Amino acid sequence: MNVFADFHAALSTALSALVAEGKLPDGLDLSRAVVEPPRDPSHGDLSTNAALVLAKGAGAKPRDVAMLLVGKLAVDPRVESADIAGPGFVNLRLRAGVWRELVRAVLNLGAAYGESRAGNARPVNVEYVSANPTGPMHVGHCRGAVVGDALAALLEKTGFSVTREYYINDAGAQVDTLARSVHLRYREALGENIGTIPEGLYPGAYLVPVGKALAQQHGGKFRDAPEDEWLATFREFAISAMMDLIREDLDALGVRHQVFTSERTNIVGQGRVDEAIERLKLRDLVYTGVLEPPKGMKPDDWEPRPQLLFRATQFGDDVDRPLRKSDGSWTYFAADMAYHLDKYRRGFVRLIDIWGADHGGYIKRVDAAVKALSEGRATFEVKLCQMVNLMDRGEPVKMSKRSGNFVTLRDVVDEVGADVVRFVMLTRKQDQHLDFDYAKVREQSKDNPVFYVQYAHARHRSAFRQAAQTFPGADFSDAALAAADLERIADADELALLRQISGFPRLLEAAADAGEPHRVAFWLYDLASAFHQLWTRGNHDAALRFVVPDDQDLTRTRLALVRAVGITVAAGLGILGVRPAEEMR
RNA sequence: GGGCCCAUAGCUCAGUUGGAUAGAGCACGGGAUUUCUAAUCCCGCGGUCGCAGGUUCGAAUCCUGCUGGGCUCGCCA
Repeated sequence: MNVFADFHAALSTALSALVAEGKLPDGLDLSRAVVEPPRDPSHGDLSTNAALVLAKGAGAKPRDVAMLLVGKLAVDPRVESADIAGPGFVNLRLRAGVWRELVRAVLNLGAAYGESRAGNARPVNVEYVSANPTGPMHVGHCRGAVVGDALAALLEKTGFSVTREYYINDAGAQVDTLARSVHLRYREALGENIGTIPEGLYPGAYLVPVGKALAQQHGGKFRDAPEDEWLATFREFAISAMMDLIREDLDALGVRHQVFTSERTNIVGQGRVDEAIERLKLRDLVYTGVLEPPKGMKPDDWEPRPQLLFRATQFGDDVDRPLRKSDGSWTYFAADMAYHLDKYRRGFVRLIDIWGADHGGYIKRVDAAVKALSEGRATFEVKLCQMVNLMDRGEPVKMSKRSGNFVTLRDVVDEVGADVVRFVMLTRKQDQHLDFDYAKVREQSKDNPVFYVQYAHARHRSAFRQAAQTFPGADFSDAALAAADLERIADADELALLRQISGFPRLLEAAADAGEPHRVAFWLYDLASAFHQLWTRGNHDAALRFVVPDDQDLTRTRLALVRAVGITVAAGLGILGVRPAEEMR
């Protein structure tokens, strides 16, 4: 149920009727018309700019077109009044019955409230996290993980067929470094004193158990062996151990990917890069050439050299991009290109990647690659996440990457809990810097949006606990509430709350469309605020309380409303991956 | 220097894809409690939407140019 969508359809019907009556010309386009709640509630429940949009094509004044539309809409049984305002807005006020029926709809839908088919089951691939398999996840990975996961849930809720995917960057030099670091830990496990870890190797203690496991498995046979005898074995083992670590970390945050694609085994090893490049060669999009130095900034060691290049400039990029390193192996980009082709071949026509802001300069070339390889049939979007500043009581938390002494994702999750981490990560638009303050996010007050929203949910439960005490044995199940007498929802604030709830499906579609899950968090804050307001009115005026001791029917009616709020809050939190609180004492 | 992102109240930020008088929270001032958990709520104060042009019925939102900040710039992933 989405009143805004319903009335967009009603506009369409009205327009057709007016065309049939010869009052408006055929072929007018309503796609730019929106039905939305007016900023100022005194203007009505719904507002549309349809007349303003249609006026030009109709060759009429906006207010005249508005008059025609009002004539049609005013006879709709749901409409109490329709009038024209300003330059030609049509404002509608709906009968209270529309809002009351919403309660029943929400109760019947339960957790499914807000779902829509806007996505039309189109297959979408959301790739996020994709942290390098060289160690546990650090706090910087949190945001991308949460944003990607929430976005995936949002797209699912709005009717897309979503796959959550992780790309394992296990083909480059860094996994060789990982293998060498592990070899050192292996020698250590065999009793050798390895001293300090040399510069250039990974120093973190998380590799100690990996070395031990290898020592147990292989004994001393690789202790003094040349590197080429053990490198591949150690690398495979280490990568797998690191991915186990990462999966555990993600699990602690409640993030689960359905597909893990390995650059080494699934892309490079399967010859996918060669295939992708062949595909481009057929269309003359690959050549050997010499790049110009970057404009206005020539690196010191610049020397012209011929390289295998992709004609990215034909697809909107600034320069053509190298595909092969001088040692003959593929560049990261070449493999990434093949990987995105692989996604397209698996049936995805909408590819979304969540990246850190430091990769912004990489967007154009991947976009060019997707355009070229899918021949324009797939869309590629990147959601860039800005940095998170870890703070405590307003002071930055010090981190030293060099010693391997960074704050891990696990540290943060263990400290404040996954629910808090997830919600806070979504309290800013993703392309804005975000401060994550340990002290602040644990604060239990309205200053902390996590608790404010959680408290609203807990309070709705509290009203039910109260009702159960007041009316022992009474049936306040969702089914019983759906049968309540909704006519008794009469207070203006109660109806206003319902209007707000009616905006949920519309909000989700807009957020999914924009790829901005943070909007859900902000919307929930506003809903919580409206609910707290109504609750407080009950504190001041006993007649407005949800539980009315001498009127069980009225209590049932009001609990139906309260339940609709609770269902909506829980549904919204569900998209963010946050568990709603039952009580907060 | 090239490219990308950002700039909204004293502070931290939203702004429904171009709509009507730009909104929250914090801070500051005042008020509500024998409570369905006051972990809450109400009132007030606070704005040249970085600057200058342009597009149109209408711009914080789109375009151009400035100013200031961040990220990035041929085989690191």
